[in-house]
Amino acid sequence: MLTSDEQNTAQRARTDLAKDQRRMSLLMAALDEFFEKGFSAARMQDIAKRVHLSKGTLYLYFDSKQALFKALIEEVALPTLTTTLQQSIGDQPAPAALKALMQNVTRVIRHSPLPRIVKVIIADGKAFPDLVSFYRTQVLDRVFTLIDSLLQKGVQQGHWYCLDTALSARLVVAPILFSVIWRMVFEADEYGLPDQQAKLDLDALLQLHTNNLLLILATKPELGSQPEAHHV
Amino acid sequence: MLTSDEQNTAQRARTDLAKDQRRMSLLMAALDEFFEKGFSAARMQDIAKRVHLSKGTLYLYFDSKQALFKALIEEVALPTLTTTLQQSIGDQPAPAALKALMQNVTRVIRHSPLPRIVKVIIADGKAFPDLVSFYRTQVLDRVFTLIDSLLQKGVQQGHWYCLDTALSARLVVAPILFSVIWRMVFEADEYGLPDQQAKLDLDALLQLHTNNLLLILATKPELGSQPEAHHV
DNA sequence: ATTAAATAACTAACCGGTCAGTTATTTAAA
DNA sequence: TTTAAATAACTGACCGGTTAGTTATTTAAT
Repeated sequence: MLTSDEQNTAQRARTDLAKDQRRMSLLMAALDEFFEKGFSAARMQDIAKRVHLSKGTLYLYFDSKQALFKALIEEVALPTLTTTLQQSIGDQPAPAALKALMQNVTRVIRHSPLPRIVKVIIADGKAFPDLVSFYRTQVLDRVFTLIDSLLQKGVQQGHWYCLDTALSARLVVAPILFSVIWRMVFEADEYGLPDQQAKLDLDALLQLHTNNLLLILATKPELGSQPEAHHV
Repeated sequence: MLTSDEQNTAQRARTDLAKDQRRMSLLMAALDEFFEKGFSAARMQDIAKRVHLSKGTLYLYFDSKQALFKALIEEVALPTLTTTLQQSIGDQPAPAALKALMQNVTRVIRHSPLPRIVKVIIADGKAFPDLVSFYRTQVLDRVFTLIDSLLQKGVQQGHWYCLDTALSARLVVAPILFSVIWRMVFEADEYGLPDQQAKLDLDALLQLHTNNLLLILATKPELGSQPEAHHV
């Protein structure tokens, strides 16, 4: 009467590999639920159901709901970023490296779990101040440092002018965050495309951003050129 | 034995004015709680407690928790934005208008409830798709339209070059959203300033952003100047 | 004294976490 | 090769705490 699909106990994960895979699948299920409902409203039972397991089994792999949140940052966000950063350090000239970086970014935005994790951290980070600190130092600061170095390299190579590379790195990142937020808030409404109006052309936006950056960086700043006084 | 502060039933709001004020104070309390804990984890009792009222009284002013969320957008976010936009349409020349707009923005970021509402919408909007739509059309689209118009005006006045004003409007907004998110996530940890490292210099960032924009817009684009092919 | 604003006790539903029991899988002995 | 004992992955009913929403009662204000 029961086919293997319908039976009410799942196939077991016996080997260490199978357990690691199961743990990871539960983590991705948790990410989906946290992303859709928020940490507090997400139900442990629903997370387990997503991978056809019971709530009890979920507790064999994670001690608590909080442990899921922590593992998401330490075991998904951090490794994903590390991989991405490694792919983004070549020894090309700085302008080419910037373009390549932006190409990488669009891929990460479209195909990695990082944007959803970013949304979850923004949404529910207040309940986990230690993890937010960890995320800032181990994820964000490494991104800023990479871009800062790239800008400095461009200046040293004589391609660019940049008076404040640390601040400029923030401006490099800003449209990336904008795109991420926009997609996560307005475009990720489970599989009916949202409003037609709400669509954001990711490629065009980041292309324009990149061109703008290259233009700004290539321009020698005229010191004291602002007509108004400013307080720096 | 009881001073008027300590008595266990609050002063009554009898006039329409007093009721409106009480309603608004409850809304701001709800915003504080939603911002700190998220919609789901925020407790109705805590919202009421913030303004020294009981949960029952809160239900005299709002039908449900969801009604609080809705009212936040319709009765706080929308009016705040409308006021801000009205202050931002002068008939100065476009470059001056852009600078003035950015000045307004820093004030709104620092002193209005909008940044906290933005965070709440990002965090919990998925539970209120209709309100998110409303917010996008009635708040965001009006911001984009204003900037778009400003850019077009600058082009018409001969100050600027801009091939895609709609897309560029997004890039004008991006660092503003970046600042808002950064402050809401990393700097708003109730009254112990957070990590010293986490501090973002809002004025410097938006100043640099504004200067970059003015430079880009003042530069005549060389058509077909990109060495690589691109798909626009 | 009358009115209605405010209260607090109450209800019912929900959910994180637990654990006694079930069963798929392995493995040692026949 | 067969078998059944041992193992541990998995299950889901249950418990206790929590909280949105309701209502009977109290009380401030006129």
